[in-house]
Parts: sequence; structure tokens; C-alpha cells
Amino acid sequence: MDRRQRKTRDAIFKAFSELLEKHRYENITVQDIIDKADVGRSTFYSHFETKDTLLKELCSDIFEHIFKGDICDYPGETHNLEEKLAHILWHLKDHRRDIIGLLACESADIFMGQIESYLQKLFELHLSDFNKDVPDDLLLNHLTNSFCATIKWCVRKEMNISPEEIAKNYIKLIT
Amino acid sequence: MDRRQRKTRDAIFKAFSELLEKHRYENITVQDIIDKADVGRSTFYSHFETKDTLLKELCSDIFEHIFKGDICDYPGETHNLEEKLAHILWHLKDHRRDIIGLLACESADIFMGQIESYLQKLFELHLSDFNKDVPDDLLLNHLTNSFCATIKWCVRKEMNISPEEIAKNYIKLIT
DNA sequence: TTTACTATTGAACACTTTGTTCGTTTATAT
DNA sequence: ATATAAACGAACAAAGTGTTCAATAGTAAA
Repeated sequence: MDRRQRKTRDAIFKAFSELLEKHRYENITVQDIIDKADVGRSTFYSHFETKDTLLKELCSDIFEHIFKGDICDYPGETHNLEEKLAHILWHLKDHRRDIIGLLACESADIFMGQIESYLQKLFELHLSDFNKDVPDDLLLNHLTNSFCATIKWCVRKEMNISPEEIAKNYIKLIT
Repeated sequence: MDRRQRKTRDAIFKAFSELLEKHRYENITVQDIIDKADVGRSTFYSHFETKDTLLKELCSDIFEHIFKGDICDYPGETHNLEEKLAHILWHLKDHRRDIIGLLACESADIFMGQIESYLQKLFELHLSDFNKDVPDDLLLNHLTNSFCATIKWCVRKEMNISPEEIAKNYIKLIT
């Protein structure tokens, strides 16, 4: 990839990420982003179709990194659910800045929608760990959503609780 | 209230509600609403400051009706949590049409935000029913959010499960 | 260094939506 | 019948979106 392209792309991501620290997604305009990234208007649109595309790509970057390989693909691993969840929470902590901006607003839908679909795959592997007499999809929905809610809660708490402890608390809640 | 005002207000609510059946909130324009309601542009804005105001008032109408009096205000009642929740679900069923449109999109934030604040009050009264060794606010967050998630789930299921059964399942999930 | 290629630029543009203004018309209550 | 208040709608300014295009400048490879 051309160095110019890389630079532009990075500048846009960086600007977007910084804006998300202070402003709600829907209040950030494309103009804000290109001003901060210091790139031309047409350049922005040659990289991203719309502002939403940019948001989705940012989310994808985060989640593909977190959920790659070792969490979902090898169910026969030695890690139990709690360990896996703690691992996810550690990674999320790295992206704390972005996430705060992403959760504070309507973009939360896009963010949460993506992470939910990853989490569902994970929890499907562990459904049999739970012995609740309710429909499977309701249980799956409950586990996924509760973990998302726990993530939101600990973001609000400014993440000064260790991921291990959060994962432990979460397991207590759902069992 | 002047009959004309009432008529206009009702027409706008009705149009909005109908549009929500088919379209996501953010894709509905004020123009769509006034076209369908068949009222003048300035008339709309003399009734509602913005589209968001309209949404909030619609939500308030729904929730104030559901949560009035008997659910939250008299903790010393004979109804237990499960019965109260079933009662809420019955009322929500009446508003199924609106809710489908409200949950399918970003307006869910406003809708869910409002219902959460009502539910929190309710669950606070029942916190001691649960014996989980986690921070109180995490537990409260969990109970509230899980119930919201259950509502969403049963809206997706087109609500062809009885509120009593849903409430029962919910209680199973959280205990 | 030269050359061919490709990304960036920014001004200009058409378009959509929002929210306001104001003079006119019409319905309401009494 | 009349005073009052609501509805009307055209016109407006402002903000934002996404596109186009000719000019400019950076890059990779010979």
C-alpha cells in the first residue's frame, strides 16, 4: 500500500478516535474529521464511503484483533469461559479511549452489534455449561447481553477494576 | 385543550407511530411525518421542538401509563417481582406496534433509556431478594439490563409467548 | 534521474434536511 | 357575531452530505 494512502488512513482513524473521546458520534461531522486529520474532503470520500463505514471499520479492527484465533476457533482449548472473558476484557481495556466515545452515543448500536455477534459464537460453545430450563436462544441472548451490559458498566466505572475480577463477577451473576 | 390542537397532536403521533412500523427512526424525516399527518410544517414545530422531542413524548406516554401507581409506588404490596414484571409485559404488548419500530433502530437508546430508569426503581425494591456476592450497582445494572434484553427478545419473537411465561423465564435466568 | 502512475487537493456543485419567520386563512369558544 | 388562537405554507438561512474535476505533488520502478 502506497505510503500516502497509509498516512491518510491513519490520520483519519486517529482524528476520528480523538474526536470520539470528547464528542458523541452523531455530533461529529465529516468536516470535523477531515479538519482534524488535515486531509482533503475528496480524500476522505475516496477512503470511506460514509462516516458509518469509517465507524464500522474501526469496530472491525478492534474486534478482529480481540477475537482472532485462540478464543473462538479452538473450542478444545484448556481455557474455561471465565478465562476467555477476562482475556477479552484485557484487550478491550487497550481500546478504552475509543470505546468510551463509542458507547456514549448512538454509535453504540454499531459497536455493540458487532461485539454481540462475536460473543454469541463464543457463548454457543459454552451453552451446555448452564442448566437453566429456558429456550436456548433466550439463554444465549441473556448471556451475550449481560456480558455487554457488564462491559458498559465497567467502562462507566472507568475500568479501574481488573478484568479478572469483572469476569468473576459476571460469572456470579449468570450462574 | 382546543380541539384543533388535539387533532393535530394525535395526527402527528399516529403518523409517527405508523412510520415506525415500517422505517427506522433515523430514516424518518420531519417531512415524512407532516406529509403523513397532513399538517403544515410550522404546525409541527409549534407542537414539538424537534423530532427527538416527539420521540421522547411518545415514550413518556407509554411508560407513564405502564408504571403509574401500583407498580413502583407501593412497595408494601402483595405482588411479588414476577407478577409485577408480567404486568409490565402485558402493557408493553398493547404498544407492540410502536415498540417494534422503536427497538429496530437507534431510537432504541431513547426508548430503552427511559424504561431502564423506571425499571431501576422497581428492582431497587427487590435487590435484597438476590444473594449474589457482587457490587450492588452491578447487580442492579444486570437485573435491569437483562429484563430489557428479555423484552427485546420477546419482541423479536413477535410476542407470541405469554407475559407470565416470559416473566417466569426471566426469573429463572437471573436466579 | 526520468518516467509513468496514482493519491491528494480544494473549490464548486447539487441535494437533503432542519428549524424559523410571517402574513393569511380558518376553526373554536363564548 | 366576534375576539382569540391555531393552522397554513411559502420562503428563507444554515448546516451537512456526497460528487466532480482539473491541478498538483508524492511514489515506485526502470
